Amino acid sequence: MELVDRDGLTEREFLEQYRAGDYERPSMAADMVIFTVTNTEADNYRKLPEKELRILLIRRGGHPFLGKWALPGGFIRPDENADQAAARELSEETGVDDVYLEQLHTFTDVGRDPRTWVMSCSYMALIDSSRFQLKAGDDAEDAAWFKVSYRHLREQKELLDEGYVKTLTYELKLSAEGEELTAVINRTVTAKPTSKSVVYAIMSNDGLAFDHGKIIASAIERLRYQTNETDIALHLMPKLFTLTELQQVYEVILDKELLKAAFRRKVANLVSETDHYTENGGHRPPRLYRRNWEQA
Amino acid sequence: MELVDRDGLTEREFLEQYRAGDYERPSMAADMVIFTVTNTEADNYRKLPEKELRILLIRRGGHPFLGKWALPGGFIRPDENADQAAARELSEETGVDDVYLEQLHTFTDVGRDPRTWVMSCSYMALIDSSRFQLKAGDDAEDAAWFKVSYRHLREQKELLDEGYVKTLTYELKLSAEGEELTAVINRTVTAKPTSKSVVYAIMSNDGLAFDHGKIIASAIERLRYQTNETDIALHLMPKLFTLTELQQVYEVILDKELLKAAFRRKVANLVSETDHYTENGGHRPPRLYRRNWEQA
DNA sequence: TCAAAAGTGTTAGGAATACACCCATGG
DNA sequence: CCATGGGTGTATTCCTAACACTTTTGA
Repeated sequence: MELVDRDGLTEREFLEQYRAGDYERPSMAADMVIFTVTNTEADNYRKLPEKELRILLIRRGGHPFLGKWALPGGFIRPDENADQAAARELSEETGVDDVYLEQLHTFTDVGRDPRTWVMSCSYMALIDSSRFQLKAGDDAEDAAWFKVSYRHLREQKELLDEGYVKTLTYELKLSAEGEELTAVINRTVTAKPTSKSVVYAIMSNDGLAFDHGKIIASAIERLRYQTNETDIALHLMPKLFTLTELQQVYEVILDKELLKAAFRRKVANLVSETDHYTENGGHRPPRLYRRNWEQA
Repeated sequence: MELVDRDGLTEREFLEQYRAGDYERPSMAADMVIFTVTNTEADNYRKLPEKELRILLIRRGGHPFLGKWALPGGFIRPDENADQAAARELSEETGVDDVYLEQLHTFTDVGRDPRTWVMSCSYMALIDSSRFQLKAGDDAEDAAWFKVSYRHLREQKELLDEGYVKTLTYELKLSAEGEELTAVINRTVTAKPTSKSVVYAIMSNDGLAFDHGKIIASAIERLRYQTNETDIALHLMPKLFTLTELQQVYEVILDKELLKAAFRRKVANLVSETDHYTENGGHRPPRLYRRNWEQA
């Protein structure tokens, strides 16, 4: 027995006659914060290179925000979902497929794009830097990998009658050759007896397009959180790596020094030792490790 | 000095002449999993009522999925963001404002709505059941609060050459007066050397519309996670409550019995004692607590 | 008096923290 | 030999799981 609606139509008949209304619809973009970790060269015998956390930005060649830097991304097409759109954009920008991708948050504020109604479904991606060439801008467009610094500046908490308002202020600094972008971002938590909300606000912004400062901030917070709680940071490592390299990656993500012994115990279950070593010269050669798939 | 683009336009001039292209755009809905906790009546002297976790569903009155049950929600309007749309829908459905709302995930699979291209930005909401009338369907539409059961059925893990595939199978049961909906949902984690992805799939589904089984499953997982890690469950409590009631709420969310002493220590910082007590009859009267705003 | 629930103390084990120490290398 | 980094052991602190126990009430 087939159900019919109040017009006497079956579902099949309904779908055949269905025409989408012409009310206004938003454009949906998938924008990505692509993280990688690179080495600084600083090899004067007995000094190891340091690590830097970097993200890919693209200089806008047209209005709006002409000349400002924006996250890579693009509109989702009708024949793909958001994950596929993100993977496609990532492949187009960097030439790399099969990458760790995680959906973060969907940004929908009115007026976030001055042209028209555009929402952004944001993603973070993690790539081992050995998988691509650092010069991403092989076509005309101007792309660069910016070193990331995201630091807590101050905290302000106000107790209300019932509830509180807590504002954390962060400074986001992005730097590449000759370019230095700075933004100050507030993360405000408002708690009341029945509700609780978290709002990001851009207090100042020098050089970033749209609301991408918010997206980058939330991506960094997510990356830090996941690094502490999961094995996600291993996606930034090549097949074989030393534990000191892994620790440096953790440190540059978390912007915090870690104790060696404790770190090694923490990641012990995430990696397996191999029989290979590197020669670094001047020190005891470190053992190489790989990911361990048995656990978790 | 004003920047001009390759057509010689300033940003202001560009925006004035800008016309949105007529490529296809998706509709964007905000759909909500609204949780509350209710008491069963079972007061035969010396027995306290038990708690049940419930969500609001609405029976579809038209195609597609005529007669099936769907999450409350609606399309986002051009003059509001997704949070505001969710709050507006929530107020329309339940009459309650100022509620805990959290954005979850944006579902974008092709074909998830058979009519047209529709994405869903999903939210979870937590309401103390004393704040609304249980009969939400005061207008024509058919709404009901369904008791939630979400149980782990089995786990399957396959080790690959490099990586693994882990599938967790869950049974989602929703029950209201005379209605019993069941869905089986797989959560598959695929880990490879360079990537990792989590995919939800509906294996069977009896009575739920669209992909709402996935949305409900991810909301329950988020609620459980947040209950363990934060004070979020307090949004389900009235102003004054006993610690046993709070523990019952935790237990019904987590589907797990907790030890009293450990629970009390865990929530000690989240609540403050008051000088009020309830009389339950037959037992020692429990002290009433309220939220503590000093902490966290 | 007693069943049912409120509420507290005590112990054991595991994880993170902090520090101290030894090992290996090549210039 | 020694600076530099690789690598390990141990004591301390903290959190939580587990269990045992006491208190209070109204029929």
